[in-house]
Amino acid sequence: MSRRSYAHYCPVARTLDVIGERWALLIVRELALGPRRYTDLHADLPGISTDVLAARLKDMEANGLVTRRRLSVPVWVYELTPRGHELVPVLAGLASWGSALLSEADPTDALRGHWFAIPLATALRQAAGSATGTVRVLLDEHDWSLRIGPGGVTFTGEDTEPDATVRLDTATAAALARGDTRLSDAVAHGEVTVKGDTALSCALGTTNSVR
Amino acid sequence: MSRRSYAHYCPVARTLDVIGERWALLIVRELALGPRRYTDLHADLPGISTDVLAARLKDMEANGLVTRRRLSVPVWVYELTPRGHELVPVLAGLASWGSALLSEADPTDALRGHWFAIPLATALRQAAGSATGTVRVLLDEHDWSLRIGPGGVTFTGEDTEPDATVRLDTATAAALARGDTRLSDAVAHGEVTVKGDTALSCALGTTNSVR
DNA sequence: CGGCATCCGTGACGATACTG
DNA sequence: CAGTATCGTCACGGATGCCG
Repeated sequence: MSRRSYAHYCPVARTLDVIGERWALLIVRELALGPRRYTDLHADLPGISTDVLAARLKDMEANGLVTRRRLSVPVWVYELTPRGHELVPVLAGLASWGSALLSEADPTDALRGHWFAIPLATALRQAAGSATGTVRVLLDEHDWSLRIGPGGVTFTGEDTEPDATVRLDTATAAALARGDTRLSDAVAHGEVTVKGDTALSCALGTTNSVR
Repeated sequence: MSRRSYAHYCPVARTLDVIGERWALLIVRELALGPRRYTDLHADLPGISTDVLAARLKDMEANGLVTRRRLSVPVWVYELTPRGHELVPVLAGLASWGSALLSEADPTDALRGHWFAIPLATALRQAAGSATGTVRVLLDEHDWSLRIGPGGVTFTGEDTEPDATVRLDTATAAALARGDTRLSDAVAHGEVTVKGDTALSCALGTTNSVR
């Protein structure tokens, strides 16, 4: 908890005591796709200072959101705990609300493809309908994997052969996040390419309107 | 937007640019139930300083989250715009995540009954099943009204006779928010009283397990 | 070189006093 | 009642240094 707590007996205020400080939720965003090293976090959180990143990670570890794990002898990674992972739906809600703000693109803005992983997961979840399975996303030079289940979406490692592979660029991802484009329309226009021969890839790759 | 923007082309970061500053989301919490005066806001946001409250309201007005309206000649009220109201589901997500943190009750914590309106609405929505209608909530000395629709819950004024009236205390509300108690069990134990003779009041007042 | 800790300038915040 | 003014404090951002 922040040293400066709201001291309100209120579930919203309690949450903000834990993840309301600057950068905290963006660190969750970075870790949502899987474990990351300190340097990777620093590289993908442009603008954060080194001490604030270190302090946040310590706070979040103390609050049970993050664990520090040793990958090899010199390599430590940070990853979300299950409790921390439960914040991903919250991020999805924030992303959904904020997608409308993406129209104003500032040339000074930083940009990483995986920042669209969460809103893209929401769009893929809708487009999949009742189909389930794993999806590999290729967005510009970034890539990640996710599993579409009946209840929701989880990000996975890239261990297995995906049921569907989706390739797109950042502009298309932003349009999908904003809801300006439906996935089916983007596929029809060739802005999104779906590969695979499973029920899931068919569901994502057809022009059927899902909602 | 805060003068200190993240400058990330990312829907989450864009949202935090707008509502990530201290107190902003708690102001939304206060306005979720309806229009409020400056003094009321200040009274129900213990710990906020007058200048920060004024500054946030100005920012939120500039960002289209809040409007200032003249009720009578000397009385101004602040209320959420439709865009601001779209943040209520986000608050519900934050409240759901943070309900587990309410077990640690600090005696120095401030407390207002209506701080449980959002998690309580979530619980009522689940308990209602397919029933719809208006509910009047009486929590200690606080009270408010909400409409349970098929898609979600909205807070309303107290204009009409409610389909159901629900009376409970803060401790019960906290238990319901945490998920420690189901509404049906709380009704069975007499911790929640449901009045009315509609389908909705029956759905809320029976001991049927809904999930 | 990755992973921080230290120092310092700036801005956001909190408390109180004051004003139309 | 509804804020504005003032000021001390703290969090943040940037740069640099230390240490394995």
